Amino acid sequence: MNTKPNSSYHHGNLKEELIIESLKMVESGGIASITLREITNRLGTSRTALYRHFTSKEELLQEVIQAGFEKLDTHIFSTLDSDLDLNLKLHDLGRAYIDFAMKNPNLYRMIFGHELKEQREESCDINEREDAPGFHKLVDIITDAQNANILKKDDAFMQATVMWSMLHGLSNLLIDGHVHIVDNIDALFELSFQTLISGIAVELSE
Amino acid sequence: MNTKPNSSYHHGNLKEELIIESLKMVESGGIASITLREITNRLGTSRTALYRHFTSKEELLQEVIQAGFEKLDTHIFSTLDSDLDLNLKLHDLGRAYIDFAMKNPNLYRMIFGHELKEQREESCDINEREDAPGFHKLVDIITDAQNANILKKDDAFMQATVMWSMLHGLSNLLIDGHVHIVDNIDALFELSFQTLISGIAVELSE
DNA sequence: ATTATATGTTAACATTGTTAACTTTAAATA
DNA sequence: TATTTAAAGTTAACAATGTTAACATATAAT
Repeated sequence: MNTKPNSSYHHGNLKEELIIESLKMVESGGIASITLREITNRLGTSRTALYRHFTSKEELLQEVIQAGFEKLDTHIFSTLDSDLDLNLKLHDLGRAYIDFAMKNPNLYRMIFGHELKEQREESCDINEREDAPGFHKLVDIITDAQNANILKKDDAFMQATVMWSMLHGLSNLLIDGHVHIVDNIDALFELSFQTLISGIAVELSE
Repeated sequence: MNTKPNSSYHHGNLKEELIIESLKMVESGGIASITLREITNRLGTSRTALYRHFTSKEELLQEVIQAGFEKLDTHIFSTLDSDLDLNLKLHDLGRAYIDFAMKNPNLYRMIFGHELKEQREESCDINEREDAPGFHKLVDIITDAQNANILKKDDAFMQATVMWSMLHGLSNLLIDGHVHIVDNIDALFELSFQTLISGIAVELSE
């Protein structure tokens, strides 16, 4: 895995390491802490070596964002027990989403941030968007839940958006320090999730 | 309202105009478009005149953010019909919130952004936070709704947070282009709001 | 009328991303 | 194997940005 060859001039796989190092720097110091000087110093190359692999700092950060989305996707779905009740599945998925945001606040801000988003608006087709795969998995689960008569047979895309909206809002409020009940995150998530479910679940005949 | 005096050397009320001009610039070009060069050029002063009124660009932007919060607060609550049914009141309030975000996306991003937030974390008391007054009005309305037996008698602070969370998440998804159903914003908001209400309202005995 | 203070200007600096011209290693080809 | 070519890295310089220090001017105070 260690990639630094013995020879000095050529680095080996500088491109990958630039992305990896950027990911580390985002997490520890936020996106603003990524400067070309600092990152190339850490990797022991000159500042401009970067331009042999990326046309600009912009382009590097775009790839970092893509890696960040993949990390989020992995975190949410890889630990998801596929044998679970669909209701619990949605619950754990939501909880994993919040966990990711709270464990990687700077990365979460970066991948959903707007600063670097203007330049990649060309691929407006939702199927080509980097945040789309995870969303589509959510739509699938919701569709399954509809078919299992757990959720109302409504527009699954809309229901997924409402759920994502709740998760995204809660994540942002938490990591940006707008909610000061850090002791009680569990309770806040449970209330949010139960509120969501009450709205989109089939009415219980109790 | 025009404040430029005839005399040349002293500007008159440069401080206020710096804030006003900054607000304009945020809206038209985002926070990154605010440069000291551009803003002082527009006001016809030298670049460093700013430092007689603010210790740094940072401090100017903090005051812009404060003005932004006041603008948001005004937009949401000033048009609110106080005679309305509490349920409708919450509905209109939520809708006004989304409207503000969509009409002033760059300003919305700025006031809730994290970049400038680290420096003002000293006032962690929620009562002194600039985004707190609006939130407390929301808590009050929710408390009223609880007393009117419209909402469940639960923790009003938590309920308000869940509602804010939904509004904030939806706002961000919309203005950052993550949701591509711009035709259908009305339907998306209604579904979100009904979902929220289903979760925190008292069960109807229908 | 003189002094003091607030406000504004000019010149210079450090930090950032970026480009141009040059160098060195690895790969390709004869 | 020897030579050429392309990939990858370096150095030096630049433009844009926020900031500071030293100086200038207008208003307020005495």
